[in-house]
Amino acid sequence: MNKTDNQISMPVIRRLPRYYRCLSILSENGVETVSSKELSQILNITASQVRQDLNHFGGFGLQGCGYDVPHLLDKVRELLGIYRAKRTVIYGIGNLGRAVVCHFDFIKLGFEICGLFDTNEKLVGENIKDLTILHDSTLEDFLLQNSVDAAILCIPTDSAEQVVDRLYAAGIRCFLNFSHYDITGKYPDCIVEDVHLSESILTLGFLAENL
Amino acid sequence: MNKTDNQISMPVIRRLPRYYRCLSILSENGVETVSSKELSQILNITASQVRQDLNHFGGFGLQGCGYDVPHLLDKVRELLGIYRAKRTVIYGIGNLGRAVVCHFDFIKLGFEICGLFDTNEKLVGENIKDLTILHDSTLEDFLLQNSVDAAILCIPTDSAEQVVDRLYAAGIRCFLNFSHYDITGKYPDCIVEDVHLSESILTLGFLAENL
DNA sequence: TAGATTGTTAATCGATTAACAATC
DNA sequence: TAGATTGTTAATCGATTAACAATC
Repeated sequence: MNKTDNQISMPVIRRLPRYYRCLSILSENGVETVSSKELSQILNITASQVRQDLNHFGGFGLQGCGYDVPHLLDKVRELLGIYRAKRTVIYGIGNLGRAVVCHFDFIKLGFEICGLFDTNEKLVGENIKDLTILHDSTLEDFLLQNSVDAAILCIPTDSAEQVVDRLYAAGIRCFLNFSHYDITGKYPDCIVEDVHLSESILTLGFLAENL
Repeated sequence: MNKTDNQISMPVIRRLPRYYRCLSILSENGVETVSSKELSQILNITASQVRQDLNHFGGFGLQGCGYDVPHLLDKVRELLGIYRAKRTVIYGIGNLGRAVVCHFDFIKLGFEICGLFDTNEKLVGENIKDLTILHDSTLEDFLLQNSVDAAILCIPTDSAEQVVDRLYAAGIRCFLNFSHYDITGKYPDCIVEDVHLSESILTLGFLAENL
């Protein structure tokens, strides 16, 4: 469907969110047009790279003038799938899950949280952001009765495997994974984004000690 | 001091936490020795890369036998600075800050949380994990009376600049930054690890739409 | 000694940067 | 037309992989 489909590399994909943020701000400030040079200065990359990146998605610059901000923003939103909210459950409403639910404006990120699940009976029934925490045991029912596209796992690594098994069995193939469980290892057909916060902390430790 | 000091590249550094995790588990299971091939299979990288990586830190493999797990683990811990707990304040005890405080065993990661700060009067005095939330206005005093090595910022991008200014003025040069404020842009001598969770979510969105 | 596996050099691969012709 | 800036090809750079001699 897109030029993008196959050949676009991960480094480019991982810069897309940054373009999105930057263009959103420019757009909010009423900026109509931006050059690759200006973008490159804001993002701390080279102008060459900006042009290379944007060309992956079909050239919508105008020689001599730069890029049309609203148009480019719309294209980037389209690429990121922001216009198609993916219905998403969050599994595990401990401190981390709670922070995730509360901290993001998911709609602006292309997701819509539609269910919260936990095994802890004490949490069940509590409301967070107009959603009620449901019990683990009702997960399969819920997934059967609602069309759900993705899951966010805010659980320890140990319990991840069995939860993933159940979500996979119910048809979920898209995961944001805060645990260290290797989802793709067992289910190669899943799309997984791992968030390993402890690795960021350890990396900072290394840099602090060795730099 | 180390072979590492200058020349070691970021891709290698970012794999170190994964070696650490992997070796910790092997060590807990009483494994004495591991080959580059075995490590490579666990970590889903090539054996060549494992050997290249480990050699950056001074060869402690034994030809024909592999690597001594406890010894290698000790070396990796040393590199990551896990034996020298960095005294750290967390600024911003909203949902995210709270999750960060509670979710990690910081000592195992080479950090020690010694202060929690927030501007919200209602939170001040509350205890989390044997620490009391202190008011923003006491930040400078605290930093003067305690030796603090690092700060974790769990605040919105808008308020980050002024907080960083104050922390920098008090001598802090090491940051884990959950906001989108560009610390290094203003203070190039700081060591910063950015965690942009929204970028992970957006990336997942892209992959879900385009793969 | 023979087998295994490291340390290290060389080859490959891919991403970034530079350059410049095309064109608004 | 002249100036600016893109689109795109070619050059560079760096990271990963392969290969193999060294050696336990």
